[in-house]
Amino acid sequence: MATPGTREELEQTTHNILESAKSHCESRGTRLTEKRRQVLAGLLDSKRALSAYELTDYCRDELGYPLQAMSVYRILEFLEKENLVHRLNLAKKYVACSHIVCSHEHELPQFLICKSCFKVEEITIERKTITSLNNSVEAVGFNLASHQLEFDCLCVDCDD
Amino acid sequence: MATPGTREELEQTTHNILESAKSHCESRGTRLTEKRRQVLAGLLDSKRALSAYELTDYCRDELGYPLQAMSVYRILEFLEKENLVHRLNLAKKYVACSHIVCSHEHELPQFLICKSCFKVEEITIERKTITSLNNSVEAVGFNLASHQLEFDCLCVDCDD
DNA sequence: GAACAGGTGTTACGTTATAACATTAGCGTG
DNA sequence: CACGCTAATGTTATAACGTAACACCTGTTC
Repeated sequence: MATPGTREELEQTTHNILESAKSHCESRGTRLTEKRRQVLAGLLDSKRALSAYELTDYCRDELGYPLQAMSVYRILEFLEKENLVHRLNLAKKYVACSHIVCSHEHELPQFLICKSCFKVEEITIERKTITSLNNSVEAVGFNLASHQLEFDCLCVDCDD
Repeated sequence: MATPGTREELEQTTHNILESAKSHCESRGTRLTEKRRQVLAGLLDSKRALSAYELTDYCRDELGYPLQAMSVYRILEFLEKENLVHRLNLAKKYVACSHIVCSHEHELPQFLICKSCFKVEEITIERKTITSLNNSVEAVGFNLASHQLEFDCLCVDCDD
């Protein structure tokens, strides 16, 4: 995947994603209001997983868009329902879905979360691995509540 | 595995585990003090995953052993270092290790946590599944920080 | 414009966890 | 035994994350 280099390309990319998000909501009969758009923009912009409070600060300090934490929580809840944002339970942080611009149905996401710098990689695990895992789980009378698995990791930059 | 039936058998079992825990600490040059013993007993007794505050209440109400939450946190931290207790990040709860009485080296534990009743099953996943997972993770430049994986589940009783 | 639903503002509170510093208990050494 | 060291615990405050409850506003529909 080509990584955007210049500031202009980056903004263009964020802008495109936000447009995709808007269409996505319209097609579902929901509204990507200006506040929701700004929260999503904050997450995209920061390129990290942020806690709700960090995101509140980010919107205020970097986007000049003040919001209260309560609102941010509500908006994140909305964005998560729309599959535009994922909530990472392990890290207690939120991250923009990395497939907003794709139109196809997504595989269920798995997340690698660097517990040091909170960089997040969204991966897809081999189906047979998931199946094997499922078998182990069902063997003891449990069922996976979510196939969105999260793994505490260290990324190459932080793994000294 | 035989499940103890009567109250006497259960207490005997808990007692045995506590004795094992005591020897375990002695062999490592650490001390299973009375307070630490009571906290571990509380976790064993409750047979569920408990939050630090729930455990505080449990010790006070069920064991008649009042402790402050701060102490419980410190004691849990100690017990976790001793591998007598596992901290479940997803559930934000703590559970007694189910292998305290075993003398052998343990496989790394994986946890199935019922997100409804917080019953916990400690399982071992096939090595090749873990290996396959590791490969997916390393392919994108991450390393698993812990092989203690946790999975949000529903147990048979709660999965209606 | 009345009624309704969705969205937002505001305040308060609940839960989980840690920081910081004081005090006490256990243990080895002279 | 007295001293001194470290581990363990007591105590208070506060940080961080998250939700409840209710008021108000805004856009849409009839």
